[in-house]
Amino acid sequence: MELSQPEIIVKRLRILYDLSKSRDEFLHFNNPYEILIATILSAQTTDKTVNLVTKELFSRFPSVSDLAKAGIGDVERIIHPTGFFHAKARNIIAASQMVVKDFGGEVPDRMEDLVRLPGVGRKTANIVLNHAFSKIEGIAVDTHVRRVSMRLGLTNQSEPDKIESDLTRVFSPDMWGEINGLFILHGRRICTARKPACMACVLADICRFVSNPSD
DNA sequence: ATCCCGAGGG
DNA sequence: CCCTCTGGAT
Repeated sequence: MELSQPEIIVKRLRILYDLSKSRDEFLHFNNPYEILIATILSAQTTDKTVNLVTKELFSRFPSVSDLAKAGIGDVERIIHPTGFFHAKARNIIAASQMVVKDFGGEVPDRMEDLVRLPGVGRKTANIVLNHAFSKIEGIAVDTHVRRVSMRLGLTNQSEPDKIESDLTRVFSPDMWGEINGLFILHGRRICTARKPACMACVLADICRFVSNPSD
């Protein structure tokens, strides 16, 4: 039977990248509280740094109610290596307080509630939904997903929200959960912003960027 | 120098 | 659309 272009893309990237190994750095955070906080901290830093600081953070503040009562200075010192520590410390404490007050101490499992938490945007909310609740409600669009999608011609938009709606139209819902991880890995290893390795790319034959490098 | 599995604000 | 927030890795 004939595969559609999006199916071909997913199929080939799946063979190339083992998501069960590389995607779930947050798999060892087993409750929604830890997943939420670790995901907020992961903005603009590496998972190694997040793993380093969360070790101390979660042993000092084991539950969301502990973090809700934490002092800003203690939290800032612990998470300092992740960068943006002032905003992140403020956000994770305020988010914890909001979870305690507005959600009875349970991290919410709906997109519209999650994005109201300070420090939580669509991207973070999507990851929390995925990892903490196994709910797929869309495709998290970051700079990698955006660049790869545009080069492949899966969207002509540049705003993340519009790209997401294009992608959710193009890919069937059972593929949504893996698009983010697959495209991020591909975007970092092959389809890089500068000097993409098109000659080593398994999608080169169906990618319009190869013949029209314009981005 | 440049980039990171962003969010919030103007 | 733009800018700012920040440290660490390469």
